[in-house]
Amino acid sequence: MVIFDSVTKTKRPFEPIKEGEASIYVCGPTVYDDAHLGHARSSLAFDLLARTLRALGYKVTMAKNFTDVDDKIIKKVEATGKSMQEITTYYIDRYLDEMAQLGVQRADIEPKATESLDAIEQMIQTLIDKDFAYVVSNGDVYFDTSKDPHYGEISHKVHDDDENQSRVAHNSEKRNPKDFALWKACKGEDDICFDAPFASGRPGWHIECSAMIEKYFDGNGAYSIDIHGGGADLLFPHHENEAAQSRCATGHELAKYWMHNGFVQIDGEKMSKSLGNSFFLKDALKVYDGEILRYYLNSVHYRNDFNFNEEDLLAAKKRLDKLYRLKKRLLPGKASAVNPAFKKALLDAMSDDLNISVALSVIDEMVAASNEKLDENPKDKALKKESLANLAFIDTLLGFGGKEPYSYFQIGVDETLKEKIEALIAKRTEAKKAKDFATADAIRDELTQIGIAIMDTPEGTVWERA
RNA sequence: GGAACCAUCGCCAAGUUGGUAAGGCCGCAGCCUGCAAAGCUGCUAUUCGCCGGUUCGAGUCCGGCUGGUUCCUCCA
Repeated sequence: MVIFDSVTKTKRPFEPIKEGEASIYVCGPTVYDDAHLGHARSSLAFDLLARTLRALGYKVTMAKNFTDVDDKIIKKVEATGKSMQEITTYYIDRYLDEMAQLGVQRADIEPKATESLDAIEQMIQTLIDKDFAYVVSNGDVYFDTSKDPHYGEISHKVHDDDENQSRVAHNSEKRNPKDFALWKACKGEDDICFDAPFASGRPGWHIECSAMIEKYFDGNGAYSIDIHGGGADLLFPHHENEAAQSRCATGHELAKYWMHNGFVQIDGEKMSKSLGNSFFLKDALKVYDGEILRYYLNSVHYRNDFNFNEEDLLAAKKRLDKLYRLKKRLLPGKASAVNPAFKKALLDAMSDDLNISVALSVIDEMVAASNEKLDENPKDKALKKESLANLAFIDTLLGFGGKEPYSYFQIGVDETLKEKIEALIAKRTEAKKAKDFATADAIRDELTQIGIAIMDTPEGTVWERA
């Protein structure tokens, strides 16, 4: 396995800190709103990472956090009158449900900031004791970036360019412009606060990840975890700050590899609330099946920016359709063993920093080859069994193609419509038998009108939702 | 203002150590079909934003330019 490490900006062989194991921590969402396509992409990218490492034989422990205390959540509390917990559990449930629809496997550990306050306070206290952090008059605790000689090495941001930072309003008691809050002191009666030795208040955003990693992972003395992941926008300042805190608190580096996924754009424009083109996952899921979205969003390498548009999504769907059409030809039947060359080609592709494009081309070629052989010999049992096994392997490694093909092609068709379709097909078959092709074609047109495509096969007429 | 990344067929998109352009969508021709659809076969970039340089040889390395994106502020 080779991984592109964002810090060294090179592909590096994956050599885990513990033999045969892989520890991954991915920055999850702040749960104050519905997940958008960007969350989906990040989730999908690291799902692919975990699946690939598992397929390679590593014992993977994946953690993905929920930031469930934060300024934005508090604003939502003020705006809605609901409790913070009501809001966060609602969005966490929705997030998990939507990601499940995309076929994202659950993380092994899903820590929440509010459930990790002990670890957070402990790390802040350590940083204060070691003089890497300081408390200002109102009780806020800041990390002193000037005390960490390695600060800036993660994101390669130049130190002390404070001339350009002057636009950013900051607490005048900060010692350095880039110092950041570890703990935000309670602002008043209505504020959401937790007790802590330094001051009643709540954790800053960056500290929670560092603290939770220390809480859940042992590390090997040189690193706490193998891989730290997240969106490209998190590299600075979030991950820089995480790395600094952890380094200063524990005396060793946080992660051996850093991975960052690219952005999702909508029709070439940055997706953002201010532009009004924010694309919520829930809206996409109303129109497209989760599996198709998964295939589409994963069809571009995770580090590239992703330009979401309907035309490309349809092209992706057609590609997936072909896989399921092969599966239709294969069933009913049992799977035997995966073709070794196919398995190797797929794993080799994914082992190269998750080269999904090559992996998908390997699949397309396998599908075409299987179809060709089936055209030559439709009764080739051994081939059918092997192809079925190949599809099962694809499902395990990449998370698509696992459905029963008829259910895939008939998504969104209810029972009454189904009966109507079956009846029309029966009528058409009669007409065809009687050589009444005019009637047969009229029935086919009628089906086309309601969005149903039919195909005559040696085993009879089958239909799909177009 | 500072920094980084990207630029390959009509569209999407691979292309680690430089060695002579994967795959998909679309399109065209053929096989199959009553006709279609599906499936299969063949064809579709002498060329990789532009200009220089290094080299026997560059999409791949170096410099410059142009275009796009991102980060520097909460953000996947």
